[in-house]
Amino acid sequence: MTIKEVAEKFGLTNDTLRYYEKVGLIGPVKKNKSGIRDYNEADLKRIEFIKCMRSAGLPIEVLKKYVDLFDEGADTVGERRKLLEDQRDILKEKIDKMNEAYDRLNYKIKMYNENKLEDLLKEGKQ
Amino acid sequence: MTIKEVAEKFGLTNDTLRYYEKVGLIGPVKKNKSGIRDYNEADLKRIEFIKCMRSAGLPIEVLKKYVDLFDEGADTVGERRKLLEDQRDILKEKIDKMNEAYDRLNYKIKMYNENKLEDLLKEGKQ
DNA sequence: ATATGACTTAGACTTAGCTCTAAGTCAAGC
DNA sequence: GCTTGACTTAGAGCTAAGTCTAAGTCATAT
Repeated sequence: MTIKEVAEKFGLTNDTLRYYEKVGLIGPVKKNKSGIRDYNEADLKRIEFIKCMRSAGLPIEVLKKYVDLFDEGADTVGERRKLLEDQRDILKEKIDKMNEAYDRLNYKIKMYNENKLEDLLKEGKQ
Repeated sequence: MTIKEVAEKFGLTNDTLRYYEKVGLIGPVKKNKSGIRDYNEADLKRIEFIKCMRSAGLPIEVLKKYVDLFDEGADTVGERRKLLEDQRDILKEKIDKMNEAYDRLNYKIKMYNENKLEDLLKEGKQ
């Protein structure tokens, strides 16, 4: 699979894919005799995982650490689990904060819809 | 209330508070005769709101637009509601993505805890 | 055989959101 | 009256994560 196809498949850009490879998040991807990347199944799975985690805001540095530990083998299982647990906890906190803001936005929108404009003046409400 | 007290109250830095003021997100905050900021109740409510929205990832530019519309008065009510709805929808999408990543992290952690290490090799699983 | 268009590289540039620095003012304590 | 420490300013610097540029290679269509 070419870089263009992969980029389209996952909604990334060619640049981003090469960037991820450069920083060691994926690959190194096999290249044909004229130096053109040909992504295989394992590459695609890794990219899909990375994309999911990146879109949730996990830092590249952390993801790199994880894939590095993975490559180091079974000895790093404990450290990997710890890393995942830490990231999960951080993510949970972020989700909570976002839900709070979400509720608050909805409250405000409700006030607009009900024309309760006085309530909006108290910016701190709810 | 001094900048230091406000910063501590909300878990921000003095720099961030001055930065928010500089870009027009808050204030301008009243200053005493020797030029030192003294935050009032309205300032605090605004800061609390901004902090909540910022911690959910709403861009400063968007928040500035909102507070500017607010200051322009009742004519902008429709535009304000639209802005809030747009941001709510964007936020909803982000929350969904984060929940997806959250579930996936938990699945992986579960595999680690149950020592089902083969499953981890399929990075794309679930 | 030459032009086109997709790929390659290294490295410079961009953006958002702070964060830090330098130089200065001022009130309070010694 | 001098020092200390908290504040002030303008503006430079930083970090993360891309994004873009320039120069080059290569396979294919004309």
